Order: sequence, then structure tokens, then C-alpha cells
Amino acid sequence: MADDTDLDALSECALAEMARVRPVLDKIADKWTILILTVLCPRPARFNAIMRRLDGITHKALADALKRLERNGLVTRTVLPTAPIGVEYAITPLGHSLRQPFEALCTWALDHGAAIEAANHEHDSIKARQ
Amino acid sequence: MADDTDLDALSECALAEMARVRPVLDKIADKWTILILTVLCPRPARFNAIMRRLDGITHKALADALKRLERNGLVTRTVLPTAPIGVEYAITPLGHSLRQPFEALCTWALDHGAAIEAANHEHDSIKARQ
DNA sequence: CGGTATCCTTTCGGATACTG
DNA sequence: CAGTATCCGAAAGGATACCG
Repeated sequence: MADDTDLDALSECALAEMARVRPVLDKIADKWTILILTVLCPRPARFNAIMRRLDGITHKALADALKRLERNGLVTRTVLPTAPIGVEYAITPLGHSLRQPFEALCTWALDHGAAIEAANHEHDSIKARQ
Repeated sequence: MADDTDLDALSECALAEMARVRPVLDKIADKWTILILTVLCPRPARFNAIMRRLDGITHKALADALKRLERNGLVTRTVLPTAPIGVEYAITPLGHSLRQPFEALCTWALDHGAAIEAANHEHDSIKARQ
């Protein structure tokens, strides 16, 4: 019973931590956030330049994502004094700091993606046999 | 122009890597996956035990999430020979390996959550002034 | 107890069109 | 070029009820 209490305490602590983590992750984790940051990482880019790089993203999705990124302080938005008007988006230090933990996730995905695929196929074949 | 080519190559490489990473992340990244793994990390648990721990999750959401986790080889499902019937879920080594990269993300969230909050408020107050 | 099926509401994403 | 508004179908999420 003493063991149970200890384990409960640990798990409870982790779950309590999650309560603070979740709202943050909800803000940054959408379909395009990471891809946009990847594009902006080497250098700033303009709206249509980003769109050309991200094959498949729609006008609206990019506009929404950039608005959220700007609001969260991960990118900056600068209107250029050109004609016709131009807008340049650049990654902030805060946005840049996100790349390291995200790369840890990427590494995991690259390392274990095959294992997940294998588990999928095994699971499916077992179900098919039944 | 030579610089541009190099930067393009780097960015192109990162985007190409993303193409392999994305399908994996799509499989594991939903609202409850991480919380469930957190609960199961110290020791296995049964369906309703998990549900009691995760405040707010619905019956259906938990059932769906567990099915996906099992299919991806992140948890195991064991029917207990009890009456009434019981089912125990346990984390696999593969599931356990996911915790390290995820904790990197948690650390980032805990470290920079305040900065994002601040950016939100600053952004809102600027907009309100206009 | 564990799980599925159903229904219903809300959200999301794509397509299109229009403004500065 | 950048951005907004609108419409619409698809998908997600919650509540409920029922089966093994």
C-alpha cells in the first residue's frame, strides 16, 4: 500500500504538471505551425513565398496559422514599404527556441516510425484473422 | 544568390524530413494520448481507473484513444479472468520511449508558457488600442 | 465492467469571391 | 500582394442508450 501511495503521488504530480502544459501545447500544436516555423527558420519570407513552399496549404489556413503564431509571439509581421504592398514574416527567438524540443520529437518519429507501422500491420492482420 | 541556394537546400531538406515525420506524429498526437501514457507510466490500470484519473474525458474518447494506442503498439490490452470482466491496459517499451521526447516538450512549455501568455496579452492590448 | 452504436451539435478545412 | 468574408461538406466531440 505504501508503494501504491508513492506511485499515486508521482502520477498525480505528472498529471498536475500536464494541466499547466496542455494549454501551451494547444496554442502551438496545429497542422501547420511547425511547417511554417521550419520554412521561416533559415530566413524571413513573405506570405505567398511561404504558401509556395508548403504544398497543399490553403490561403485561409495559412492566414489563420500566421495570425495565431503572431499572437503567440512566435513570428513577427512586418509591412514592407513597397508597391504593391508586401508583408514579411520572421521567426522570433521564442519561436526559434521551440525547434530544439520539436527536433527531439522528430528524431523519435524517425527512429520509431517503422515500429509503429509494424505494430499497425500486425494488429490489422490479427484482427483480419478473427 | 549562392546564399539563397544554400538556404533553400537546408530548408528543403527540413521540409522533406517533415514529410516522413508528419504521418507518425499524426498517429500519436491527439488530445488524450499523452495524458493516458502519463497515467499508465507508473503501472497498468483498468478502463474506469484511467477514466477517473483523467478528469473530463468521455467514455467514447477514452475508448477511441485506447484503441488507437493499442493499434500503434504503445499500450497492451489484457482481459482479466475476473467476474465481472476486467480489462487492464499497460504501457509498452515503445510507449515508454515516447516519454523522453515528450518531456522535452513539457519542459519547453513550462519554461516558455509565461512568455506566450505575455505575448498574447501584449498583442491583445495593442489591437484593443486601435 | 468494458465496449459499441447512435444521434446531434460544433468545429474545421477547402473553395470561391471580393477589398485595399 | 495580402487579407477578409462567406458558404458548405466533412470530421470531431459529447451525450445517451444499449449489448456482452
